[in-house]
Amino acid sequence: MVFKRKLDCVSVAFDYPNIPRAPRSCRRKVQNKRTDDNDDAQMCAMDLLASLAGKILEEGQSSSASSNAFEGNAHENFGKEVKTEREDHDKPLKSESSDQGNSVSMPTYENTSDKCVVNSFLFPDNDGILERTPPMSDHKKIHGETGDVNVNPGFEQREATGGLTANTCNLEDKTALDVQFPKPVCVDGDDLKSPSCVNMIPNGSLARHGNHTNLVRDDDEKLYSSRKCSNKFTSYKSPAIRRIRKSKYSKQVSKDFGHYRADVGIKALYRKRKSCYGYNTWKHETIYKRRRSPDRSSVVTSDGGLSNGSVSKLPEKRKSVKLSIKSFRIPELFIEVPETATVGSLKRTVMEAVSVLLSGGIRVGVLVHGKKVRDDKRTLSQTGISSEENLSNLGFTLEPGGTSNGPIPLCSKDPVVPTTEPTSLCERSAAASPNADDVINSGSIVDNKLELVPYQSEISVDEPSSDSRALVPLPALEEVKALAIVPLNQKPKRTELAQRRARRPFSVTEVEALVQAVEELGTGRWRDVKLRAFENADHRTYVDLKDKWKTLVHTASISPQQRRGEPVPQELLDRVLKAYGYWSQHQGKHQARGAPKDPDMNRGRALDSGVSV
DNA sequence: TTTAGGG
DNA sequence: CCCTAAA
Repeated sequence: MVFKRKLDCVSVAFDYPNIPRAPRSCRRKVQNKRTDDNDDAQMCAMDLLASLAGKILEEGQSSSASSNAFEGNAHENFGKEVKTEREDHDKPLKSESSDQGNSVSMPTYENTSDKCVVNSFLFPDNDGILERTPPMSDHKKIHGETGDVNVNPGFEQREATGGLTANTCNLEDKTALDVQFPKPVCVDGDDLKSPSCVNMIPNGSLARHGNHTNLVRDDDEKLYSSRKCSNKFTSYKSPAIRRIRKSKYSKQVSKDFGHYRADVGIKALYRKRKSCYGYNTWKHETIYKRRRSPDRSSVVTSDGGLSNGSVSKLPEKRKSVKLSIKSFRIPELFIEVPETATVGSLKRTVMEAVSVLLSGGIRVGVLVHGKKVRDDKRTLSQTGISSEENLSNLGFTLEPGGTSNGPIPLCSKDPVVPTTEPTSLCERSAAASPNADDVINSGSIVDNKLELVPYQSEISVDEPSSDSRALVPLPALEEVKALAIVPLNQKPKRTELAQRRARRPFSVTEVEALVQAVEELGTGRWRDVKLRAFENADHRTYVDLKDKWKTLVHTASISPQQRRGEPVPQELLDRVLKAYGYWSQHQGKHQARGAPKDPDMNRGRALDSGVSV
């Protein structure tokens, strides 16, 4: 049985005793600010880490010039570092010097198991600045909501000239880490646009973003990278997608990812390490680049929730508010994988967890001054979001439970590691579940299992009433929300299958075409039916057609009152039954090549001969 | 890869 | 629609 509690990396990182000490200059800053501004403290540590990461990255780039910089060079460095720590693990706090000479402290703990906490996914530097019409507030009409808002991620977003930040903070038995979404989310209007805009599926082949976004390549040859947000998917196809499409008559790139398809590319770097208990553990470290904007305000927003973002004010332009969301923090994900797990398996595991999380629906939250704005009716200006306000107070969050606030007790068991690597994952989520206390016993968790536990936690500082009651705060942290633990399954599903295809009801026209084709070809040649009548319908596979025929036959067999969905003309249903009967009688015979192109079939004559409808 | 069926 | 055993 494993219990997880929400532990915000931000606050945790500096509130717990076993935290490595940062350089003096940084510590001072932390001390001075930690009380009222953890972000600053974070910032400090982050900067250091970023610096180190940047160094490492640079080195990796120069030496390998590949996207695997972190797997090689960097990884080794981390390995050394870990080793060093091991030798001196009696000292809870320790400052180390990286190979690059930067003196930084890498949060490490001996008392760790194989768990890891994914605090957030970060989007790369935002290229997708979206503009939206300003609220026509009576008094603000003249000025409108002006100014560009650069929404930065939460605490994890630190300025780093090095371009990268390695953020690692272990907590108790887990490792907190940040994961970065390879693609920005475009915001337009009140909602995230998807799938056109919310494209978190850049399973691309690009190896880097900008000039130093190195990505770790997983075992499946997948490279994750950032891509610009466009209103429609381009012709670009990732290997993975091509693979999928290939087996389904695909000819275009119209892969339907659904709204929250989460083939999330993860950019992360981690190292292995062992716990003092002898369990294999690993540490996952995220590296992300950041871009400093001259007039960027300091992070103010910190909801400690699923996600958050800070905002910085940019030069004014027009009467609109432009938001550039750099990242969203997602519910924490607890991961536990064996040390022998591969990077690829880890990625798949995290991705799957995210997919599961997203499949449950997500919603966006807006924070102003750290306070959650729940009234969707209010205008931005009324909410305090305007050019006249400090836009750095604006933040966004991603929360699970788009529609149903219930937990997402999904448990995917997946041989994430195709090989024999015993890896499985389980997702727990208490989210806004009022029954968060119904912690399911998950005593089946095995050591070599991997566990992902998404959380929903939000520090509704000023609004302890609304959602908090549905929470089951834990002793340690008030804002913590208990989670429902779901037993691990033995056989997780493939990541690609985490999200089923969107439902696409057949139109009458399609049914007509299908019936026509079946009348001519029979019911055992779906590939031919596909080719003949749905050649260009990439989303209709022969299996789909076969299934549709199946349902059509059923539909035709039941009373009209029992039918649902768009009504199919009785005429067509009659033909369905006739063809069904006919082909049932003539199976082997015409199944072969020369399908009965009986011109009379449609009139029923040819079918009359041995068809009992 | 397709078919054929159960889920 | 998904998942798969079979062919």
